[in-house]
Amino acid sequence: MLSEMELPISVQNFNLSPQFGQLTISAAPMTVDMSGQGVGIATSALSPTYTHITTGGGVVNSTVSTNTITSNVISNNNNSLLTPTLMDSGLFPGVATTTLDYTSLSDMPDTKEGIEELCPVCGDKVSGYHYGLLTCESCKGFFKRTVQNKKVYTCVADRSCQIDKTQRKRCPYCRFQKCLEVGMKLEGLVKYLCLFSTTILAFTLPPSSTHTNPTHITAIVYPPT
DNA sequence: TTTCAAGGCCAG
DNA sequence: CTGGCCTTGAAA
Repeated sequence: MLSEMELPISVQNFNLSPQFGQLTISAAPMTVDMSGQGVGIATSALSPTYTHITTGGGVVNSTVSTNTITSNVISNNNNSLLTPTLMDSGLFPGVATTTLDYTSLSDMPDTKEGIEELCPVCGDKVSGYHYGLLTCESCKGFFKRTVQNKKVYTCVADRSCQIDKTQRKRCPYCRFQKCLEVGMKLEGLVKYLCLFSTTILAFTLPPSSTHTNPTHITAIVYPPT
């Protein structure tokens, strides 16, 4: 199982441009300074897919799904710091595939939201990024009212009401719970996963922003076991 | 000037 | 209280 610690890092030269219904990444490469732990360069370091260039020059394409990171080794320079898992897979060198369990990251919201057109809370049509992810106008307003007015709801059933477009009004308690479950946040941040050598970084950045100057953030670091 | 997310407004 | 539409302000 992975352990975790917090590490302040600096992110630079990164541009995420969320369009309606899709995500466009540009202005790569992104530079991440791991404060003395070495510098890695990553392109398109956005979940659910990203390309990682190891400190040694190897290239790894990775895909993130709900509970796994699947990495494909595209190329390898002599001293690439590829993960032992990849090395041990028996498929290396060449195109190798491995799966890395990161169950401890399961609280990360499903990053496929970025390319869905349906509100992850109620399934209605999305109207844009609200509080960190693509949601519909009504759930945006509902989340806003709840937080701003410090509303406290109670569920008259067993706190497991189905939330969809037609029933979302029925139980504000379960609706707000679902808002939190899918990752709505006041700060409006987007979750990222990035694999550096054998270390996973999990961090957040504001959506729709370009970081041309170093932006200091705090990443959760999942070092190799 | 354009883009766009947060907050405001208000009829239903 | 809801949700569609509008205004605002920050970033590029």
